[in-house]
Amino acid sequence: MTSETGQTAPRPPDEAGCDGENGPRFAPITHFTLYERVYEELRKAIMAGRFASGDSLTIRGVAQQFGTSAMPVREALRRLATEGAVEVLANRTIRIPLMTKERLDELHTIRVALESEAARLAASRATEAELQAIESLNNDFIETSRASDVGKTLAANQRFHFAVYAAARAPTLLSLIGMLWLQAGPWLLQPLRRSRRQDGPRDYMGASFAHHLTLVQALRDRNGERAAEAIRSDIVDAAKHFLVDGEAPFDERSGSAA
Amino acid sequence: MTSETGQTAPRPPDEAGCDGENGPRFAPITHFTLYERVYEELRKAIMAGRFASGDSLTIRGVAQQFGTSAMPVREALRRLATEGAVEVLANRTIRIPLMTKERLDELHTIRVALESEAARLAASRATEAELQAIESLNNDFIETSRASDVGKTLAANQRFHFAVYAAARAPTLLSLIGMLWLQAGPWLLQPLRRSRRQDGPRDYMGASFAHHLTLVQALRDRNGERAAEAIRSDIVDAAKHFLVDGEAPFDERSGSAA
DNA sequence: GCCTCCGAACTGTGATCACAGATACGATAT
DNA sequence: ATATCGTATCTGTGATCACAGTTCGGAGGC
Repeated sequence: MTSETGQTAPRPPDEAGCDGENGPRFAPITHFTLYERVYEELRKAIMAGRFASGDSLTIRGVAQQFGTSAMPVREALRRLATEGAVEVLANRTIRIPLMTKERLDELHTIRVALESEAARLAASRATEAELQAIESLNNDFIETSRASDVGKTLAANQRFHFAVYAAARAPTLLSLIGMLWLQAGPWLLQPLRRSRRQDGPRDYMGASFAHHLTLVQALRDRNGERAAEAIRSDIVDAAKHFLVDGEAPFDERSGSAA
Repeated sequence: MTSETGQTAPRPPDEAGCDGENGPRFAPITHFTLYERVYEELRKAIMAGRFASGDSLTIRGVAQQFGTSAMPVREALRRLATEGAVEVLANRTIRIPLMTKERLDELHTIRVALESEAARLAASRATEAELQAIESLNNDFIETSRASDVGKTLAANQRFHFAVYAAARAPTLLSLIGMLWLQAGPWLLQPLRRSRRQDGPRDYMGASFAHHLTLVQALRDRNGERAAEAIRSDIVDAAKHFLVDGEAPFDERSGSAA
């Protein structure tokens, strides 16, 4: 829960060299606890769709894989449980929650409410540098859609969206949206995969491209209402392509983590 | 994270008595882990406004007060940190977050987005029994407003609101709203206290009563749009009465927990 | 008086262990 | 073949301890 500015290497010595009170300069070192590192690895695996609904994890199994004791894994899983990304059953099993149509609908309703608000705020608050980064990330998304690796497309879409929401400069809102994506985000893999097959939806990527472009232009125009509407449409259109009735969200099972 | 249906006493024996295979009947026993019980105690204390912004807690201090080891307290605090109710600083202090005007505005924006959606859903999903309970809780709220104990008014307001949101039958939405109330809810104590003083806002309680009544009637009429608007107005009007500029949200300091 | 240093105490974090509950499997009885 | 029981194993939970980082107070130097 500390800041996540990353770990930077010491800068090279100044040209003046190590002289007197102007000695070598070192950048601050940001330290992450084991708990934070375990949490981040699990979060990334969930977001990348490496777990399937119903997959179970055990504290000792994950700890063994990471080469840590159980404690940091417990704390990371407690946080993920609070975020709804994993659930602890009455028989004490820890698993990725099963998905139902009702739950997915609820998640999309909440996402529309929060992410459209974030887009509205981003339209007035994004800096020029942030707008350029958002545009660049959208180009990445379009580029990855031409290749065969759906995992890369999923990640590029996530990066694009979160760049927009980060530009809203609303930390609590961003945190809540992150929780929602932990629950619903991996499900984007399913229509992505099907759009790469002959029997998949043909208008899926095209609709997504259009909404993203509308969003980017709305941000450029500082038009919050149009930005919010673009996000709403993106979410609603994507949600039409989710199949929940007994069909697993991922074509290949990742297996249990332990 | 197990269900919280509470612990029920065994029912009295049937009139048939203990005969053969129809022996005495026992209700299921719901067991709570220590972590869950510690979490619930801390959550209730926060919601009741017993902590002030900036109050710090220590794991060992809280554990000593509860007579437990540090483990369940750690897990409870980890959950509360994920929910934004406490924060862990870089120097490892655990404290109730400081409040700023920007953060309070953000919380209210999010609350409007989510709670109005919950009210809209409740208007179509609440059962007759739930509507009656909501009305009864609103009467409780009005009754407590006539007494001098603002803590009771705060609690009654919370019970009323959460009965409405629970009737939406949207578990993820309810969980997110709970997190928001953990952060912003205690702040309702401030205008409540000031409304009991001669220099306090005179229209504060009156506006709240009116919005609650509008909400209840809208739920009765199954009018989601009007229900959402009543919640929105309730939140927005209450937010006008919050003072953040250096003024602590609570007139008396609760002190540190450890 | 101010600054610096050192030691003690406090604190969160991670490791380890014990305990109790849940599950799976094999053996036995019907 | 099915049901029951006992045992071993696994698992989350809670307790305890050690470690490393942080803070605070006192002593000494300038």
